[in-house]
Amino acid sequence: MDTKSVPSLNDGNVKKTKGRQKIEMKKISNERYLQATFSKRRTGIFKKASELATLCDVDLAVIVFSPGNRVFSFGSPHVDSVIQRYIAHAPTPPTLDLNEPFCTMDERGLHAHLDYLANRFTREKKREEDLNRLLEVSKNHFWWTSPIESMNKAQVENYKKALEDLKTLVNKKREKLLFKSTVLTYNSSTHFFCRWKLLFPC
Amino acid sequence: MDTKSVPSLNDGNVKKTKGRQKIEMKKISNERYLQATFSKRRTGIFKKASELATLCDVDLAVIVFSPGNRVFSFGSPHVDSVIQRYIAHAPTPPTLDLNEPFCTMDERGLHAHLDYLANRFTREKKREEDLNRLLEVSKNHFWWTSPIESMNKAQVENYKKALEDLKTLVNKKREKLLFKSTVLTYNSSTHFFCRWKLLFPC
DNA sequence: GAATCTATCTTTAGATA
DNA sequence: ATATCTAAAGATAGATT
Repeated sequence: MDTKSVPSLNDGNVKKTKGRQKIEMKKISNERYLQATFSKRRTGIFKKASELATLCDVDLAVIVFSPGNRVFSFGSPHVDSVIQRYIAHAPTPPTLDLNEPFCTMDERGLHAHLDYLANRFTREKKREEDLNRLLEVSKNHFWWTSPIESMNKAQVENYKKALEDLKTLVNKKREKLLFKSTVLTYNSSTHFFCRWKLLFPC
Repeated sequence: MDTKSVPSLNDGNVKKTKGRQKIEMKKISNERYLQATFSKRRTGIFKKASELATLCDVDLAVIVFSPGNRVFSFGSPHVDSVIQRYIAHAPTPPTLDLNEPFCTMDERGLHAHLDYLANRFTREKKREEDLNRLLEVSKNHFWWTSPIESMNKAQVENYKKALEDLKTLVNKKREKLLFKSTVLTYNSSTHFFCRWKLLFPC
């Protein structure tokens, strides 16, 4: 008789359990479960978003595309107003003049290149967030679960200190880098914009 | 006698309980709790969003403005591509012809935004690299040493060496990064223009 | 596909340091 | 602000309809 059980959400293993099981964080392979999970979790996120907006009286928007390419969104007060605000959001405007030299560039090539770069930018941002999470997890995991039997007290202290030194070092480097790159960035931004403006005067 | 307890999250009632209590769905009046709740729940939503994107392999974006008017966002693959896609689904989709001229915007605001984006990118790029290394180190440490026992002396030595190597790497990276920031600026500029154009087609 | 059930896992309010 | 802790509230995987 066919006693094949329904495969678990994440793989094809036979499981026979009651209630929720811990799941792996990877794409759900089973199409049917993927659909169900998407629906449930989408609802969950919208509810959470709604609660956050209510409790804290803040503006927010959530946009989700389904596996079937349908779009679902939630916005407080409205998705569009939040998007507008997101786009317009610009802190502390610096001033500068636009007397820059003229420069031409092939439009199509420009767009292609820019698209490529923009893509990279956002990918890397996402990756950063992922890494943050991973780091958090592995860090927590290490500190909280690893028993320190075979390591003596001095070794533990050294290890801790090494980590803290590293943190400090990286922070310092970052500050320096940020300062210098701000100058460079600023100049090249200006330059780029001037060229752009000359290419596409409205 | 003053037995006033800490007010509950939602009102000024006296409550003395342990653990989570059911809360009313209305704006939190206590400023301090509002801030804490916002922070916790924002994190929660981003995590949920991240999980949904991973489990179901879908695109999504979450944009949240804090009570202090700061903006937080999460997007998969990134916020802006999702916004573009969302706009493309809108009742009155804007023209996507790249040969059209761009709208002009207040110069000051434009520059501010360019500057902001460029800076953000540079920062995040740097941070990503740092995190990559940190992750590498902690991953190597955690995963490759026995999860049950802790580091032995040789492992500690290796770890310290890894840290020193990282130090060197960071130093070497500096010049390269400074150079790179020019290109990255280019990237960020585009990023902005693309978004602007989609929302305000001429 | 959506709805319901429930055991179990996850989030988080309230407290504290 | 920042982090951690804990227990109750809440979300949801798996099963079923």
